[in-house]
Amino acid sequence: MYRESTPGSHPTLNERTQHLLKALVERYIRDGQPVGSRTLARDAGLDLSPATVRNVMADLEELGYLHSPHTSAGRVPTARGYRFFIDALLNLRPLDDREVETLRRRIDQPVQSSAELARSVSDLLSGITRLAGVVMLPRRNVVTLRHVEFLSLSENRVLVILVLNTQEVQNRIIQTRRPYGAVELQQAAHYLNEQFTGKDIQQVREALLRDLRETRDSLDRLMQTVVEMAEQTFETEPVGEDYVVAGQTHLMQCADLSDLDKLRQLFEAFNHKRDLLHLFDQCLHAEGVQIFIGEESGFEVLEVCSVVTAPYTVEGQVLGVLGVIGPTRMAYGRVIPLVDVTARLLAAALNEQKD
Amino acid sequence: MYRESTPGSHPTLNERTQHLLKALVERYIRDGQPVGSRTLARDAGLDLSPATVRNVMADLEELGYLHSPHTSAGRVPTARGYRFFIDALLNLRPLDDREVETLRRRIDQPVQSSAELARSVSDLLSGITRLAGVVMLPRRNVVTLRHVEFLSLSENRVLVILVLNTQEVQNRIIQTRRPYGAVELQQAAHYLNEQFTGKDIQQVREALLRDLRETRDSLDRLMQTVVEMAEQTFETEPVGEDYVVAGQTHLMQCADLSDLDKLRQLFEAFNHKRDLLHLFDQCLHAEGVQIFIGEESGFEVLEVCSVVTAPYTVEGQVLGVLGVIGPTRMAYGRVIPLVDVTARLLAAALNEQKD
DNA sequence: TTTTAGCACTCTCGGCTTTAGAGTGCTAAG
DNA sequence: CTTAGCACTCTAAAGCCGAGAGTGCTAAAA
Repeated sequence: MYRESTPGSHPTLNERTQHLLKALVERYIRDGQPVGSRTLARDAGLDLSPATVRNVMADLEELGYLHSPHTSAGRVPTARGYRFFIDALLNLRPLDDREVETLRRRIDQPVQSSAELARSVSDLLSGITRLAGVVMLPRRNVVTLRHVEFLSLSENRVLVILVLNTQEVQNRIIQTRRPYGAVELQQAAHYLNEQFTGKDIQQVREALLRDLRETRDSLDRLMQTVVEMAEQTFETEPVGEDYVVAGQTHLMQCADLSDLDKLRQLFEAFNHKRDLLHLFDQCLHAEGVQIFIGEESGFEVLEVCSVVTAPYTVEGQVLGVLGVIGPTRMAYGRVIPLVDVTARLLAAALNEQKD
Repeated sequence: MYRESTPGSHPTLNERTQHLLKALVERYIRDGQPVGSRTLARDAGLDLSPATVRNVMADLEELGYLHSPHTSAGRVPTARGYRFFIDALLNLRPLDDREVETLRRRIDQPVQSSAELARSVSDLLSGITRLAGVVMLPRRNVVTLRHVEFLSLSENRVLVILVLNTQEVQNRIIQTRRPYGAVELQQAAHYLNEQFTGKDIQQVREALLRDLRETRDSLDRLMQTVVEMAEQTFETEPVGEDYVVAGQTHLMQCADLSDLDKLRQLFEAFNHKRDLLHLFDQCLHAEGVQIFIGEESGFEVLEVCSVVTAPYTVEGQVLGVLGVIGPTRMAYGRVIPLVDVTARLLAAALNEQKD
C-alpha cells in the first residue's frame, strides 16, 4: 500500500549495510547534521568500531546512497539513499486510534463547499506535519446536473446557477444575443430541470446541441431560449483543475530551505500551479501513497523537496489528490501514514456528503 | 486627495533643508544605500560643500527625520522622515493617459464574481509595483436580496442559493428539523421572492422573524416552511469580511526584507488576516489614499513595511479598500497615484456591473 | 578474510587581526 | 554662514590561526 515500485533496481546490500544505512538516515532526519562514523557506530547498536563503519559508509557513498558535503563532515543521504530507505527500510509508525479519531472529527466538520473542505484539510495536513499541505480540488470526469437556474441581470446578461453532483454550486454570467424576460428564463430552466436532472452534463450538452441546433428555426420560442442558454451554459468544462496550499510559511522555518531565492521560486511555483498540477496528475492514477524525492519530481524548484501524495477516491472514482510538500529531510515514517489516512478520511467524508 | 493630515505637526524647516531632505529620500529610495554628505551635495544641485550638507544632516538627525546606521555610514530616512517627505515634498508622477487606459482594460475584463475581480486587481497592483497587492472584498452594509432558491439535498439538508445585490451568489447548506419535499421548497422560495426581492436583507430577516415566529402555530404549512428556511438562511451575516493578497513573493526580493524570520511573520500575518483587516477597516472611512509608514501601522510585523491604501466607493457607499504592501523604501511617487487610480477604476467597473 | 587501532591528513568554522574606505564631527579660517 | 582640513570612528572584506570533527590508509589483531 505505502510502497512504491522502485525505478532502477538496487544492488543487494547485505543486512549489516542496510542496517547502517537505515540508522544513518534516521539519525540525519532527526537532527539534520551530517552523520560521522563515530556517531553512527554508537547509534546503530551493532557493536562495531568507527573504522568498520567508515568502510561501509565508503561503500555506500560509492554506490550513490550517501554523499559527503566535504572531506571531514560525515555523510548525508542522497535522493537515491532516501529512496532505498523508504522502499525497503522505513518503519512506518501507523497512527493510533486516538489520532485517527481526532483527524476524523476535524475532517467531518460540516462545510459549505468542497473548496472549503479542501482548504480545511490542507490546513490540517500542514498543521500536523509543519510542512506545506496541498489538496487538489475534487474533480469528477462524470459531472451530474442536479439543478439549473437562470436569472436575468441586465439587458443581455444572464446569471446561470448550476448545481452539480450533490452540492457543488457554480455560477457564471453569460452574454445573450437578445434580452430575455424572467418568465422565459424560468420556463427554460424548468424545461432543462425536467428533462436533464440527474444526467451527465456532457450528455446534456450533446443532446441539446446536436439534436436541436440544426433545427433551430423550426423551434418554438421556448426551445430557442433553451438552446441559447444551454449553448453557453455548458460550453466550457465547468469544473476546472485547481488546488489549495496551506502552511507555506512552515517551509521558511526548515533550515534546509534557507536559501531565500530558491524559496521564492518555490512559492512562485505554488502560485503558478501549472507545474505542480502536472505532477499531481501523475499521482491521480497511482494506487495509494506516492513519493517524489528531490530531483525525482523532475522540477528544478523541488530539488531539495519531497512530495508525499495520495489520491482520494469515492466509489472507485478518483476525485483528486492530497499531500504535503517539505524538505527532502522530513519524517517520512510519520508523514506517510498521515497522508494515507487523511486521504481515506477525506474520501469517507465526501462519500457521506453524497447522500 | 493624496495628502493625509499629518499626525504630530512638524517644525518648519527652511527651504534648503527641505530640499536636501527631499534629495536624500529620493536618492535613498533609488538605490537603497545610506546617503553620505558628499553624494548628497552632488545630488542636490545646490552648489554646497559636503561640510555644509553635513551640518544640515546633523540637524535633520537631531529632529528625528534621519538616522545613521552607524558612525560612518551616511544617513537613512526614519519613518518620520518619510512621513514629512510624503506629506510635503513628494512629487507625484500622475499616470499618463496611456497607462490609465491599460489599467482600465485590465480591470474592465468580464469576470464571474467579485472575488475573481478582486484577485485580478490585486494581481494587477502587485504586477505593476512588484510589491504585494491587496484588495479587500466588496462588502456592503446594505445587502439587497435579489433571489433565493431552495434545493433539497438529502433527508434533512437543504441547499440554499442566495443571489444578493446584483450578482453576488452565495450558497449554504442548512439542517432542517424535518424533511422537505421539492414542491414545498419551491413554494417557499417563490413566496420569499415575491415578497422580498429588492429588499434589504436585514429587513427581510426582521420582518419574517419578528412578525411570524410568534404566531407560528397558527400558520399554514407553507408559511411554516418559509419561516424555518428563513430562520437559518438569514441567520448569520451572509457577507464576511475578507481580502485577497497577490504577489507576496515580490517581497522576498526586496533587499530590505531579507530577514527570513521577519518575512515569515509577515506572511503569517497575511494568512491570519485578523490584524490586517483591522488596519484596512481604518482606511474604509478615510477619504482617498492613506499611507502607513513602518511603525505607524501599529503592527510589529509591519515595522519595515509601508502600506498604501485607497477605499473604493460606488454611489458614495464605501465598498472596500485596496492597496499595496511593500518595504518602507518604496517608490511612493509612482505607487500612490497608481493605487489612487486603481481604486477609481475598480469603483467604475463595479458601477458598470451594477446595471 | 574481516575487523580494528593508530595516525596523518583535510576541511570547516569561529574568532581574531588587519586594512581600506567611507563618512563623520569639530575647528579654524574665509 | 560656509568651507577646507583633519583626526577619528566604524564597517566590511580579507587573511590568518587553531580547534575540532571526520576521513582514508596501513598495519596489526582476531
